[in-house]
This record gives sequence, structure tokens and C-alpha cells, in this order.
Amino acid sequence: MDIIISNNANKPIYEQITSQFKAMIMNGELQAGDSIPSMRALAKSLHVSVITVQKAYEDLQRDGFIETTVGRGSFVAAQNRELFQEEQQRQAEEHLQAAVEIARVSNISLAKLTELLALFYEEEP
Amino acid sequence: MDIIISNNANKPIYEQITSQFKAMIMNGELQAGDSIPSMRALAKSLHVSVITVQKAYEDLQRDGFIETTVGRGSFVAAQNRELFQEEQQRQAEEHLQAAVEIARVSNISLAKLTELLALFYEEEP
Amino acid sequence: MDIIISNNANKPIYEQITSQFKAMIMNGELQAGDSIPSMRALAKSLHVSVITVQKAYEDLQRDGFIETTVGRGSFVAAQNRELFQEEQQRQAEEHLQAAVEIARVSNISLAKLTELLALFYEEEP
Amino acid sequence: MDIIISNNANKPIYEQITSQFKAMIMNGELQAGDSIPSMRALAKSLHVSVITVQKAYEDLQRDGFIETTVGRGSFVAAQNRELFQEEQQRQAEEHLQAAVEIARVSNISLAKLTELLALFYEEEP
DNA sequence: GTGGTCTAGACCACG
DNA sequence: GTGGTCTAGACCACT
Repeated sequence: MDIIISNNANKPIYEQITSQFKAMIMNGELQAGDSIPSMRALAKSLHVSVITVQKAYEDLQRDGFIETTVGRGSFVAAQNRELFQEEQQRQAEEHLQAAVEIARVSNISLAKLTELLALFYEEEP
Repeated sequence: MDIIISNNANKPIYEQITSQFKAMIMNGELQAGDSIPSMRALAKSLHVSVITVQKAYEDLQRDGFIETTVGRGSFVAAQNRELFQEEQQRQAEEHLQAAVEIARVSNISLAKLTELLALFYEEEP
Repeated sequence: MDIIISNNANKPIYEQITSQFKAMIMNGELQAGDSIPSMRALAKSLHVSVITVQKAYEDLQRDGFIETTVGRGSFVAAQNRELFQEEQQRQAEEHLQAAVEIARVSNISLAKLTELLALFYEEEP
Repeated sequence: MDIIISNNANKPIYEQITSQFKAMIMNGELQAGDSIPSMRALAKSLHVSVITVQKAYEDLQRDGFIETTVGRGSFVAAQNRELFQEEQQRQAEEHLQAAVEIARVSNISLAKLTELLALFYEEEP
């Protein structure tokens, strides 16, 4: 249950929280049914506002990663393989987009990018 | 001198301008010493605020792509292209690596990645 | 005396309790004068807090479905069933009307509506 | 552009706002591309907090009804028939659910409900 | 104790 | 001017 917040990152705090929870759920560190800290508790331990944590939890719930009930707290939702697959493809797409954006600015060809991609893919993991 | 701006892109307008100038400079379409449009002229032709173009030109100057002199206008600066190109390629590679890493754990094939890459590359800038 | 509690329902637990008691009273499973479980007994068997059951019993008493006396317990009250039944049917009709109205403008067929209705009706309370 | 909010309704204010915008967009009162009031302006005219309006607009954007851009404002999104169909089916389902809930409590049979539903559906519109 | 909603401020990036 | 993020309070319903 280690969430790390950086004020220097150019990612909003609530997104730093959601992405770390998603990672912990996807890699099995958090299992379905596990309880996660109350909004107030997490807000206190991270020294951020309750509202910020609330926004993070709201997003996690909307994306199907957790379930929250008033008066009971928040729990890791039953895990859904399709959800994970979608989320990971989304992340991979983000990186590809970023690579393409840079390539455009500095005039790197699609052929060159594709070649690099294949190279990395074939490398020993 | 074709700059295209999109209001639907989730990139700020000033960044759409800078990245397109950078690309034109990197691929030789704009040579060192060439003059670029005045802020007012460009703002008018793009139907955006002068302030927005001003911000773009400021950033281009800060990054060493252009030089502007009051009363004379803005000109493409002498470039150290190779340095810039190397740096950019390094960044693009990092993103490709990250994408590959995620793709491996979630069983996304190289073919799928390549397809996505081409898709993003062909999209309007 | 079978009360079923679901933590996934978006209905508060105390309301799940009251509505199931109301249903049992309306369909005659519980008759006027019958005793119902003590708060503590019910709370224990449902694995919920006594406070939650207390709130449910309070609401049932307020609505005239049960009578509770300190030291004796709670009993089903004499009912004016017909009045209640009419009022409830009127409310149900209103919702059906509203659903039909929406269905008409968006071309949802009667068959589809009937199917949905049956689906909801069969769901666990 | 008439939004009405009631503090007595048991619906949250932000939901009153979203549902009224959805209705105006679905019945054509607001067309694709139309601008809607800025968050601050609407908040002021409704005498509610900016945050409350923001939450409403965020939900509308997430559900694809509007598009918002920093510095430009919010606009009705290109309309999507499937989206509307889904939204209206969702609304119809809500009413059916409510009817079923009441029916259960007061022991109205599924057959009776189905009969009423058919009756309303066949009525002259 | 829990989460859900709301307020009245604030600073930031963008146009 | 616009929306996006964040804070530090508050009250409510629910367990």
C-alpha cells in the first residue's frame, strides 16, 4: 500500500494515485476483495486534500478497478481480464503516440520507427 | 509555410505551431536565415490570437530554432541539427521501449504494435 | 423469515430490510400480531450492525407496518392493506407510463420493454 | 438555455444540471456546435459553486454530450444517435426498475405489471 | 467510522 | 476571458 506523490511531476496528483493503484491491482499486489485505505486516511498519509483522493477513487470506480460503498469503504473489484487488457493497450498506445509526436518534429521516418520497434521487440526481455 | 491548427486536438494551439515549425526546420524545408511570417500575419492567417503566436515564437526562440529582432522580424537560426536529432531520437526510442515492455506482458503482437504505430503516424498532425 | 442482504446493491442495507418486511406483510406471509425477530437476533443473523436493523425497524414502525414495545419485542401491526396497495400500484403505474413514454420516442419495442421488466423482476431483490 | 435547480429535489445539483442539458441536446433545443455557458457564468446565474457546475460539465463531456477546451469554452458535441439511444434506454430501464421495486414491496405480480405495461404502450400517444 | 455532495476561495495553463 | 487542479473546510446519509 505504498503510494508515492511527487509535486514536481507534471501529472495531476489524482492521476498519480489512480495509476499507482491500477498498477498494483494489475500486477496482483492487490487482490479482488482487498480493502484499500479510506479516502480520509489516504489523504492524511499523503498530505493532500480529501477531495483529491476522492477524485482518484471516483475514477478508479468508474473504470471498474474498485468498488466503494458509503459507510463501508472501498474494495478492489472482481478482476476482469478484458479490463486489464484494454488498460494495458491504452498505455502502450500512449507511448506509441508520444514516440510518433517526437518523430514528426525531428523528421524521423515511419520506416525508421518501425525498424526500431521491431528491434526492441526481438531483444532478449 | 503551411501551418495547420486543429481545435479538436488535445494539444495547445501554440504547441501545434511550434512543433510544425520545428519539423519544417529539421527536414530542411526551412533553412537557416530564411524569414518566417510576422506574428501578426501568422495570427491573422490562422485565425488565432496574436498572443498565441507570440507564445509559440518565444518558445521557438528559447529552444534556439529561430531568432527574432524587433523591427526586423523572425528568422530561422543556424542549427546544430545533429545534436537535436540525436536527443530526439533517444527520446523516441525510450517511448518505443516502454510500449514494447507493456506489449510483452499483455501479449500484444509486434504486428499489432506496428499497425498502431502506422495508424498514429498517418493521422493528421 | 428470510431476509437477504446484498452489499453490491445500490440500496442501503436498512432499506433492503424494510422493503423485504413490507413485501412479506403485504403478501400475507406475515400476519397482524405475528412477532418478528429482535433487532439483535436479526443483526446477528444478517451480519450487520444492530444500528442498521434499528434504523429499519424505526422506519417500519413510522410507516405503520410494525409495533415495537420495549421489553416485549416487535410485532406486525394491524394493516390497512387496501389503502397501501392502491397507493403503491398508482406509483408503479406512473413509472411504467414514464418508461413507455421514453420507449416510444426512441423506438424501443414493447417486446424489449417486457423483456427488461421480466429481467429486473427475476433479479435477486 | 434555461436550467432550473431545486434544493428540495433529492437529486444532487450536478445531476439536475446534466440531465437538463442531456434533455435539451436530445430534443434538438441545443444543436451540435452550439456553445453552452461558461462554468463560471452558469454557476453565477444558478447561485451554485463553480465546482458543482464543473462536475456536471465533466460528466457531460465524459458521456460524449459536450466538448470542452481550456480557454475556449464548452460546446455541444457532434451528435451520436447511438449515444442518444443508449441514454434513453438507460432512462427507460430506470423507470422499469423503480416500478419493479415498488411491485415487489406491495406484492404486485410480474403478470400484472406486464399487463399494465402493454396497456400503456397500446394507448393513443 | 465510511463515502457523497457542496461551498468559497486559490493558482495555473491557455486564448 | 476560458477550463483544470487543488485546498480546507462543511453537512449529510449510511454502517
